[in-house]
Amino acid sequence: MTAPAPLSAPRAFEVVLEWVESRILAGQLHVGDLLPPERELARQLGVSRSAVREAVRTLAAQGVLRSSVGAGGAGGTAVTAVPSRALERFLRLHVALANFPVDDVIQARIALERLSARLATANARASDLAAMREALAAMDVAGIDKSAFNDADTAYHVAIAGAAGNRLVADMTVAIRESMRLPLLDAFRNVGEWDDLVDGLRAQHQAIYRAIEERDADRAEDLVEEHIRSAWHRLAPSFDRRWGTSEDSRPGTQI
Amino acid sequence: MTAPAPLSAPRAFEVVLEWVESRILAGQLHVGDLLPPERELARQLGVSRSAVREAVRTLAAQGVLRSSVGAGGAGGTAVTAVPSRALERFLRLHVALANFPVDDVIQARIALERLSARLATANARASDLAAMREALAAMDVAGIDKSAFNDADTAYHVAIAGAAGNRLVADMTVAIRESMRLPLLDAFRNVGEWDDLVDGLRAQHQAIYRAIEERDADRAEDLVEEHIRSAWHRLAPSFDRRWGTSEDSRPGTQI
DNA sequence: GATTCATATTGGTCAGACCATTGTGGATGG
DNA sequence: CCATCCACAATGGTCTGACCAATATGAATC
Repeated sequence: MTAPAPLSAPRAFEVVLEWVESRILAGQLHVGDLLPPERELARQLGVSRSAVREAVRTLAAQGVLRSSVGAGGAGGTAVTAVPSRALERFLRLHVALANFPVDDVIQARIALERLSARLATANARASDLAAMREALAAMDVAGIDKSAFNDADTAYHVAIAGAAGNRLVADMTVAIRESMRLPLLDAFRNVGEWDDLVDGLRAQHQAIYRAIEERDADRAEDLVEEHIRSAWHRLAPSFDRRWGTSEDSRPGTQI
Repeated sequence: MTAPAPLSAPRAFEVVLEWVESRILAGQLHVGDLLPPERELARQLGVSRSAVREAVRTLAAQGVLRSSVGAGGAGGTAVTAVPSRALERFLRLHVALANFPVDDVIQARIALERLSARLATANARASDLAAMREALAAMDVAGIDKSAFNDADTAYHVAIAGAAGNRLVADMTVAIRESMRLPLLDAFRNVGEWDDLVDGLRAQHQAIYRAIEERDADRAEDLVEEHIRSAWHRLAPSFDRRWGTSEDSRPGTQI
């Protein structure tokens, strides 16, 4: 009856996780820094190499570590910074699991893209505007393929998010848009009156661009919201039930 | 010169990842479903058990899988749904890596909590309001400990997010608030005029609660924004530079 | 001095073993 | 017949040790 006995002994890979995380949170590990070799770290922490590898996989899944083989500085496991991929996979999977009803995602997207649009009117540089025009031009091609249009559409929204200059909002926007790329393409394929729809989207995109170019924040954010809402209303009926549209949402959650 | 030769052979654990992900995205795997035992899955896919385990760790890091030992239905690896933990770790690490400047995070938080407040006025149930009142009461204790106040503060904002009924927004809000719990506690400890500050926060919280209770969406979201902004202005000077406050933000990105 | 090649380093993978936890069903005893 | 207990099997967690593949480095060669 000496010690209360630890209720749950930390698992081996969690020891490694803790080692890396605490160093990152304490500012001792920065982007670009190399971790010790797996064998060495395993020896240091008194765990097996498999435990180290599982911890590394966990952090790599968060976009925090990146491993590459080979000797010298190019090889090894390093601290990295690619949050968007990780966020995208995260959203894609949880949306598919109906953890996040599509309606909820659209609502979040509106809030984020409103902010993006507002910030973009303040922060957009010439190069940002050029990227937006490029995406607009790509969508303007007559008789454009649905898939190509979808890609350019994504690129346009991503360009706005990038122009906003807020990395978190930009990454979240990218992740949301990318996580819905396939479902949206699916809806594009099934929707009727494609030509009519695409003309409307083009006009809305152009209007948003003008608002940003003219630095009219209020107009820009309202146009963005209106754009997302109307597109969603148009596409929702063609949206495959597979993607989990509002089954059990609360009464007021509709968009 | 037959095949273009795969530029990068899929790694073993990616085969497993693909196997699980495609089944989730195709709707063949739902929350609660059990995966085959690791040994069995390894055999099926022709990879080693370690490869399976690394893939499982990757998906567990996203909050998509959960493993537990033991025989029967209780043991095994199952599809799960705990996105908030995963999001929280994700944000905490990337904020610490200065991938996401704190100013950016605050801005995103404002956008999300504005939405939460608006939705809460429409969707809050009696039990949600009770949870909010409970957090308010916890913050009202005279001479309250800074750490306890911080916890109750978090609980209050989380309660609003929960009342909104949008799971994605709620999880993002929780993740953002939780990821800043330690830095905020740090700032609390260093800030001067604590009593004055905490009185102001209490009053703002109460005002937000009344707006939600009275179902005044516009007032609620404006009060929330004002609350977060003023708290941040108050705390920013005491914020440890370690947490990466706006070093290289664009000119217009200040809050 | 440039090129080539052996070598060391490092992550990626695998096989096989043992442990700890947990449910199950059969044996045991009332 | 029922309740209790226990051996056993299933499953994830961990470890060891080995080999492969990619990559940088430096020595040997031209």
